[in-house]
Amino acid sequence: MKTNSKLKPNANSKSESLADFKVGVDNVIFSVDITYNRVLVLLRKRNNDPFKNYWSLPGTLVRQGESLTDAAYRTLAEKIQADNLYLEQLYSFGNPGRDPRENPDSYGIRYLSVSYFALVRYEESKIINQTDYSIAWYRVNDIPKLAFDHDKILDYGWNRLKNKLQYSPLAFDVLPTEFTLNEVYKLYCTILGENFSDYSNFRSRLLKLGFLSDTGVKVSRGAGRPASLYKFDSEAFAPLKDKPLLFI
Amino acid sequence: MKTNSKLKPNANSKSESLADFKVGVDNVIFSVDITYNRVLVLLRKRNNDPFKNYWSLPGTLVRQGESLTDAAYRTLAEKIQADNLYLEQLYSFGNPGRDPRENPDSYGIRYLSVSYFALVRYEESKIINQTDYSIAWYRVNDIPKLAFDHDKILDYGWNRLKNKLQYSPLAFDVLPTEFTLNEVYKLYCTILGENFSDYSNFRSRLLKLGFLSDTGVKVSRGAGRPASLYKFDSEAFAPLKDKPLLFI
DNA sequence: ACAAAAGTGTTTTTTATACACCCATGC
DNA sequence: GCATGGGTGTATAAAAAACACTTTTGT
Repeated sequence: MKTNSKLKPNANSKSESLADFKVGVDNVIFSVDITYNRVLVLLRKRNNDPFKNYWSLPGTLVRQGESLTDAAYRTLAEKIQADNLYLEQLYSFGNPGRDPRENPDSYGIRYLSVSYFALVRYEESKIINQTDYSIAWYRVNDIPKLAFDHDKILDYGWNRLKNKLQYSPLAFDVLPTEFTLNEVYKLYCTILGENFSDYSNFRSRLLKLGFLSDTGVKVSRGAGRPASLYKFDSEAFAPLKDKPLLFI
Repeated sequence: MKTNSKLKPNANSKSESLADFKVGVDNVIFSVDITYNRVLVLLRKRNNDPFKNYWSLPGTLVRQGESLTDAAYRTLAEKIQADNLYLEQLYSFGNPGRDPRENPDSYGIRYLSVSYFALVRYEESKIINQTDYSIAWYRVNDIPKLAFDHDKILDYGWNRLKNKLQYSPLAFDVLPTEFTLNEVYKLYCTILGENFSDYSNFRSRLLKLGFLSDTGVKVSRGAGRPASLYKFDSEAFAPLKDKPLLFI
């Protein structure tokens, strides 16, 4: 963001009245379906106005005494059961007019959304309380028009996912504790696209980083030579933290 | 962030009452003093409780109808006059208890802080309305204990600055429209440290990226061979946007 | 035997790093 | 003329990219 115009202090200072807010948390929850090679986002169908019957990001309003992160986890827990997940704050959206309930003839209060970004493993994530088909996984490149400014939020999250995968080990938060290198590769392929890297180069680069340890256990998935199971060695990774490193 | 514990939906859903918020914007405003080789942060001394007489990040509460970004710009404009600046949202801090005014015997309302990160040019930034020395530049590695959780916010911003400099052209938003390559180098040295890169390598890497155009105009700063003035070519940069590229 | 998947190695190209060295100016 | 900062080039090391090839399983 760049401005060339001179900044001038606002003339009226004390006279202006402050805005009252409710703070919501909206989650962009991704999962990766390796078998069908697709990235999915969890959406919820709204059954109330505004935007009744529109799909939206799962979210909630922050309660008294509740931290933002707790609110994000709560929303997550209400929708799916996931053992392994990665969660981080994404961005805050608070422009006036982003929620129709802001109108004076409605609640007359501002709604600020602190968005969170989550990554869960598709195979392990079960949608809970699914009685009315109001919660569903959507393919990330085939999303309907969403409620509020949730398209924008989703877009923001999708970019974060693609970028973060390249320099941060978040993939290993989502993979099971023991995994084959090919599973890692497939995960990367699904998110970044088929031709982001050759398998053998990806493989050697990843191993050279030195935080994946071979358990020695072999596992056979159908035909082909059995693969070694690896696991993420968080102690070996610790010194690499904060250092610039690339996973691609 | 990683959790291995099972997520369980909260039992009580509708009964809990929602939190009411005021939303504040706190700015981490950096400037780079190339001549003295230091990175500075703009701080303001609080003259009200809570944290009276503590130094804090310049901030303000968001007004009715005001966007978050506008609030950030307004705070900025009240403190300094800067022609060139870079501004972006940093992170939101909203944990319960982060502001003493949250107590029931005080205002009894939550205060959420959406922090913004700004970079301005020291030479061009004049502190305005400076009558009581309540606003000052502090060296980033010599900061007093700040009010609220502003230490944490500042830390977050400082990391963002160091990281973002390496892959994003924000330096050119802060430099004057025409600059010498040595000025760019000094800016990078001041922020990232002397030995982040050799000058001639930095130089050739930067030029190879192709978005700096030589104006042909030479300028002489004291002794030594006159340097070429370059300028940032935003058209040449446009296609590089979103692409992974390194400036270091 | 053969396809399929795992895993290794080799060659080529590109990029990073560390310098050495020439250029133009002020004093 | 020589110190000072500007600018170019080069030799070496390291990493990325492309791809050929071996190994071990299921069928």
